Order: sequence, then C-alpha cells, then structure tokens
Amino acid sequence: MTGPVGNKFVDPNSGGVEPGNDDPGGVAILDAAMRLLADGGLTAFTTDRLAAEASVSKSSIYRRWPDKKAIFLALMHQWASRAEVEDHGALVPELDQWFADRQRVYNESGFRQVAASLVELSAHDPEIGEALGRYRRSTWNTLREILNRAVDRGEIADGFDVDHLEQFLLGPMYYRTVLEGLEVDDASVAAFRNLSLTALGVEVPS
Amino acid sequence: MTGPVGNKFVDPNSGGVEPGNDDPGGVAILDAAMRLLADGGLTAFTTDRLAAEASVSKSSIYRRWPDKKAIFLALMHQWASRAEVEDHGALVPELDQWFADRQRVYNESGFRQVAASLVELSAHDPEIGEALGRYRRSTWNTLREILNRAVDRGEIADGFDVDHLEQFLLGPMYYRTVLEGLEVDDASVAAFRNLSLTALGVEVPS
DNA sequence: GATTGACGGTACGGTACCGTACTGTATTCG
DNA sequence: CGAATACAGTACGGTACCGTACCGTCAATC
Repeated sequence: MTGPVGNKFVDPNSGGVEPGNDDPGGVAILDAAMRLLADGGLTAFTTDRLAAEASVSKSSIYRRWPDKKAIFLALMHQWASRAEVEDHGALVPELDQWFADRQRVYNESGFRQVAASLVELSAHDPEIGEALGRYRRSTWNTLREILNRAVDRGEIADGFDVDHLEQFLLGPMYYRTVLEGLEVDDASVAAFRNLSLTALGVEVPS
Repeated sequence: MTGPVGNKFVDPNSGGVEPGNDDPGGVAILDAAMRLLADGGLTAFTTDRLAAEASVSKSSIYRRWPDKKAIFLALMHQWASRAEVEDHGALVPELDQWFADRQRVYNESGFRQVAASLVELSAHDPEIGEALGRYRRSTWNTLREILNRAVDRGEIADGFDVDHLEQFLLGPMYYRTVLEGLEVDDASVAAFRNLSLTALGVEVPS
C-alpha cells in the first residue's frame, strides 16, 4: 500500500486496498465478505458467492480489487481502527476501559471465524501477515501507552519486556475467543484483569 | 469442567484412544500431510499433492480415509498425546517442566502453520472443532493436575477458575507462536513463567 | 440530447480439484 | 504354487472456481 488512507484512486501496482468513504459500494462488498467469511470460512469464500451475498455483479468486485487476495488485505485494513484511551490519571480505570473495548471487539458477531481465517492466511502469505501485524500493533499501541503512563506514575515497575506483555495481556482473551470459541464475558474479563494486575505487582482494588 | 482448582475433577477424556502404529503407511501419509499443511496451508492441501508429497498413490489415501475431512481428524487425533509431569513435591519445578514441554511443542517445525490451519477449520466445522477441543483438553489436564497438587500443598490459593487459568497460562505462548509467528525462546518462557507465578501469588524464586 | 461511466447480468476459457475406476505388479499368505 | 492383498500409476467424469469479456441499461453530467 502506497497511497494515503481515503485516496479514492487505486494504485495499479499495489493492488487496490481500500475503498474510501466515498465508495459505499466497496464498503458493502467488504461487509458481505465479512459475513461470508464468518459462516463458511475460507472454503466458502468464492467470488461468485461474494457477488451474490453483496447483491452485486462480479464485475463490480474486480473493478475495485485485482484479485481475491486484495480483498483480504482490504478487510484487514478496515480492521486496523484504533481505540484511544484517555489519560485517567491512574492505571486501573484506563486498563478497565481497554479491557472493555477488547471485550466488545472480540464478542462482535463473526469475529472469531473471521480472525481464524485471516490468521490462517497470514501464516502462509507474508504480505497478508504484514497486514495482520499492522492491525495487531494498532491495538497494542493503545495498551502500551497505558502501561507507559503507569510506569511514569510509578504504579508499575519498569523493566517489563513490552513484547511479552503484549502476548501476556492479549493472549488469554484471544485464546478464549478464537481457539475455544467462547464468549469473553464479564467474569472472564474480571479474572484476566485481576490476574494481570497481580502479575504486574499492582494491588487489585476490592 | 468449571470449578475451583481445589476440587478433584474427573477427566472426561482420559480414556482416549491412541492410534496404533500398526499402519506405518498411514503414519507416513499423515506426516506428509503435516509437511504439506506447514508450507502452503489449506489452499495447498490437495489430495494430489498429498499423494506426491507422501510418494504414494491416491488410492492408498482413499483406502484409509473416506475424504479429506477424515484426514484432518486423523491429524488432530495424532496430536492429542499427553505429556505427564511427575510429582516433584513443589509447584515451581513442575511448572518449569510443563513450560519446557510446551516450548518444545510450539517450536516444532511447522507447528504454527498447522495450528493456524486446524483452528480455521475448527471455527467452521463442529466436528473438527470437537476434535481440536479434545487435543486442547489433553494438554490442559496435565497443567490442571500440577495446579491441583499445588493447591493441596497450600502453595497457591484455592478459588481460581480453571477455565480462566487455562486461557491465562496457555494464551500468551499461543498468541506469540500462532498469531505473531515468533519463536517461544527461553526469555519468553521465563517471562511468562514469572508473570504467571506472580499472578498466582507465588513468590518468584531468584 | 449526447457522452460518460458505473452497473447487473451472463457467458466463457482455462484450470484445478475431488473422488472413482481400472490397470499391472510385487509381496504375502494359505 | 495359486490366491489374495496392497500398492503405484493413471485416466477419467464431474464439478467448482477464477478472472475476463461483452452486452444493454440507467443515471449523472456536460
């Protein structure tokens, strides 16, 4: 991807990535792609079915993206939205807000199935893997800033490896959702939050 | 399957059937299936390629399994081997042994790719999902017994939810391996181990 | 009113794949 | 020694899919 977000022109060399906000047709196709991937997975994801699901002709699909892979990349790009967590002056409320945001995302209908499919693709295609990495980092950055502020305030000790913390804090919810197919309910969030706080050496508020 | 660690749980799948080694040809085909899945993923996994990779005719494949899905199920079944961790009289050495075993498995060549593919399938096919669940439980049971013994010794407090602990302890390594494609090196294991011990209220030995 | 462009619909070539069927052959078993 | 079995090799029918090409339509624009 070379152009700025929202550019309505498609770079013919990079393969179209994203419909701008001024292309509702493209957004509708990507929504249909999510639905198609959510029930049926990769095997059910064909251009013919996508056209039918979106009530669109195949021409309209190939007019926007050069091939199926570009559609997957566009899907990932759409995901990489970033939730900001404002400075609350203390770690616990910020972490709770972050957990609530993650809970909402993971419980969205079809998230588990779509995530599983995209991870499968990313394990074998470096380009898709890079796109998924960008999405991962966008969500991780939010948490990292929360933790950085906590370190500055002296709430948690310095010296934790950030990569390990990313895996440690995101892994459990991811495991529960994608691997086990279970809902991330309030009890799970509370458990992971308390375990994480204890691991970071922060007293869990009662 | 849910409840405090202190309770004695009965493993509903301890009587699992292990595939006998009386069919070396079948084992060779499954090995080839792993290799094929490891590089190329689901899209590259075709019966023709599997026959070529295993240096076998397609007849020999369809003589053993009725269709492709049965091959996937056989793959999962092969995975569900269980590593026993003997009673060391203390939590920390047992947990270290368990972590070392998990590290070895996750770093096996192709684990990441194969796991990603099987998770994708399990997200859309209940039968495959059930098979993957059996594999998950077989690895989790080992850790559960370690934690049960630690509760009996009074090393960790009672009252943790076992499902949450499964996700909490396995999630980070899984996230690192399958999602990020990174090796589970010694530093990661040490970090996750120390964080987990702290979360469980156990003093980390220096 | 002519031009332009996006669209739905459809047909198509080419290919890949699945699962089966049928060879001939080597090995093993009765 | 003859029968049964497992195998490699291969050809095949049927189907599904990808990506392209072409057509007529409709709406906006000039």
